[in-house]
Amino acid sequence: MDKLTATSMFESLASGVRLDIVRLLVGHGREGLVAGEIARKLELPRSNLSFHLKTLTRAGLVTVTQEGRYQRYRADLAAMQDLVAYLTAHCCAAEEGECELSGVETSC
Amino acid sequence: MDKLTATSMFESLASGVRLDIVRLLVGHGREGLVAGEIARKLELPRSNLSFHLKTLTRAGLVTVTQEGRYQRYRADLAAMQDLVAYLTAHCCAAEEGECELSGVETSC
DNA sequence: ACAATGATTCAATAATCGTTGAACCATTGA
DNA sequence: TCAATGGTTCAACGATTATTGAATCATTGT
Repeated sequence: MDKLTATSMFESLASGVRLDIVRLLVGHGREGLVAGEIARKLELPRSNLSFHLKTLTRAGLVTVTQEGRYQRYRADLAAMQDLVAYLTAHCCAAEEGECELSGVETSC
Repeated sequence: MDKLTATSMFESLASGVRLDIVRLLVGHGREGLVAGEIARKLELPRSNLSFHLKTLTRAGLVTVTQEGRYQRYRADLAAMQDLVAYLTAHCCAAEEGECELSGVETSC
């Protein structure tokens, strides 16, 4: 993970609307949701949702696959893991064996 | 963790400069760094660093304590854990027992 | 081919964010 | 008390981002 990727991912999560979208998708696992379902659940205008989904897709936090005239979106959990690992890399460089992050995959 | 807190944390991490600051602080654990050391290592103008440190502090990602005329900053790892937990909450609502997030503390 | 449905793109506006140097405040030490 | 050092605040500019409806593209079903 390079810095540009990380910042664009964090930037994607820095919007309340996009955070809602990601969390909604996380809750729907491998099945994901098609755009129309997301728009209905979050009560968003189509064009606005499309804008945010594009942002999330470009950042690599969600994936999209075409199903006929529908676009199915899924959260990319592996990408989120990588992001957390990037953020907390070297978290125990100072004090070996005493990582304060429990349960999170780090470089420790 | 509420949505406003989460978005302001992600917004704080959405800047390359602030991401550098946080990762630098993570690497210095409980000891942390005083502002001047951060400015020297990242080669940042004082006023700019102060602006970014204020943003990070308000978001709750770093803490600050005064030491004489120095200001010592530390990464708040517990806050980062909470943030990750918020992001990935309900990650297995769809498929029980089959969480795709390994090693990350979630609601599973 | 054509109407209907799902979704994206576009242009324009309003609002927010990042950077900078100068000025200012706080603490230390002579 | 006064100079020196560490840090923050301020104002101003430029750049980026979010939102909206209308227009456009793609796919389905008759």
